[in-house]
Amino acid sequence: MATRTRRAERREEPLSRERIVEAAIGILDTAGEGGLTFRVLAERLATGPGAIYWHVSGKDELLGAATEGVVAGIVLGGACASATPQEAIRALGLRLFDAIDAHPWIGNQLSRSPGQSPMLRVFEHLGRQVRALGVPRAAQFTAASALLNYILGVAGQNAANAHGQESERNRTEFLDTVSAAWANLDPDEYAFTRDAAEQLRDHDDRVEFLAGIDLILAGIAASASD
Amino acid sequence: MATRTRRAERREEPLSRERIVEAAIGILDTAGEGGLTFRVLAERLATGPGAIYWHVSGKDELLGAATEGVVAGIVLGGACASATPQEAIRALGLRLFDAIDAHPWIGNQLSRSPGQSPMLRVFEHLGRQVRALGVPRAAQFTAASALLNYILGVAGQNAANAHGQESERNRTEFLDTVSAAWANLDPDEYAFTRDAAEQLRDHDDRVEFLAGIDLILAGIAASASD
DNA sequence: ACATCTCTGGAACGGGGTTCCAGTGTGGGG
DNA sequence: CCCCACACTGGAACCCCGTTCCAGAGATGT
Repeated sequence: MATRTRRAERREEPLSRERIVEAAIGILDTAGEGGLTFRVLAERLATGPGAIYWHVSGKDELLGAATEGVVAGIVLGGACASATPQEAIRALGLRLFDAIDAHPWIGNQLSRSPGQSPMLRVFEHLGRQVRALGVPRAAQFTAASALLNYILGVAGQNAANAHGQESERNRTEFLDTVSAAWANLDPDEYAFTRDAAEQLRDHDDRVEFLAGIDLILAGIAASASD
Repeated sequence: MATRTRRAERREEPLSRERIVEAAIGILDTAGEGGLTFRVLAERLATGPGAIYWHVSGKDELLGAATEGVVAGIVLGGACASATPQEAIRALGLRLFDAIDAHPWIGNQLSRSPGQSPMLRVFEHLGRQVRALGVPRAAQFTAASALLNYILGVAGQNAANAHGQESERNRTEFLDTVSAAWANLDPDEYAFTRDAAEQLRDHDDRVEFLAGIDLILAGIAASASD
């Protein structure tokens, strides 16, 4: 009996791939991409680095599994068949956007794994909606790719921007700084950017992101009617 | 006189920020992102790591300068005023695409520096053409951002894909492999992706990239006419 | 009881960015 | 003419990283 109990509790909770990935996500969320270290991870799990390698082949796989874990839930999240394809695409985009906002490290990670599972899920979902839009078969790949690439681009930018700021305060402060810098650029060389400085200060990332999606959707619709 | 000569030739060519960045670009192009090391760089310049730090503050600045060095020439490259705005945007996109194809490390680097100079140049150029398209002022920021984010997305993907392959052979081989993997996906869960496998195998990245640009341009035109 | 197998965790290795510092030659001031 | 301050060099060292190694603990099958 003592044996039985011990067996389940050789450690309070035995190490497992699941627990490791979970802890890794926690560290990534609080300490960022650079904060995830096998030593930090080992300390949080009250073990040594070597033990982790019994369950996980290396850091790449760990990051992949963490990304997978977060993205999987997001794509599956909204399967309401009642919406129009446009609405479904916008909804998926927003869920991804919010997820990247909450876990900025995903932004860089998504781009890193080309044919990997998380991106494939997104691609599949986008493709289905594109098909539902009535896009001719030959153009479906192009349309879905364009949407995916746009989303990945925004994801990367968000990840890059999230380096210094967590709070809402820091964010507006950051925007003010960049906006001011833009406004002071050379009037000849950067005429447009200077002019866009005020729009930068007042913009809402989410709204802007959706507007980009809508632009591509409008383009798909326009191309289809040719 | 001997002094004069010596002074200019204390080393055959004295160390300088310029020479360092140039060497870094060379290493990045041949050995990839992971191949650039202060020790390798020092060896190529026939010096020690410490000397490099006298001219450059750290690796981030070095990567930034390298990116700047490559991108600056590209944006300035095509200032033919005769073209339509659409053609100018497509031309800039293509120049960027080809540059990223030649220096894949740029793809990851561009996203990393948000308000930095290289990206600003691209943004400015895009913005001017958007303005020339007659897009209303309030929508110019959105349109230029959408184009930029799409380009950055493609850039990141290209950088990620370039990891294993240099030659043309490897590329088609790679596409065949991924295409085959897609074709073997679960028919229920990945219906669209399975179907897109053949379009993936036959596609041309450049053409596909341009098609995405055109989609966004069409969307901009459609939105403007509302 | 023993041998075996899964799983652990600490030590150690190679290599990265960065810092330190003793030295070098050069140009300017006594 | 000398000598000193100074820009610049480059090798050694520091600390942290991912990863590997291994001695061993606990459970299991015979």
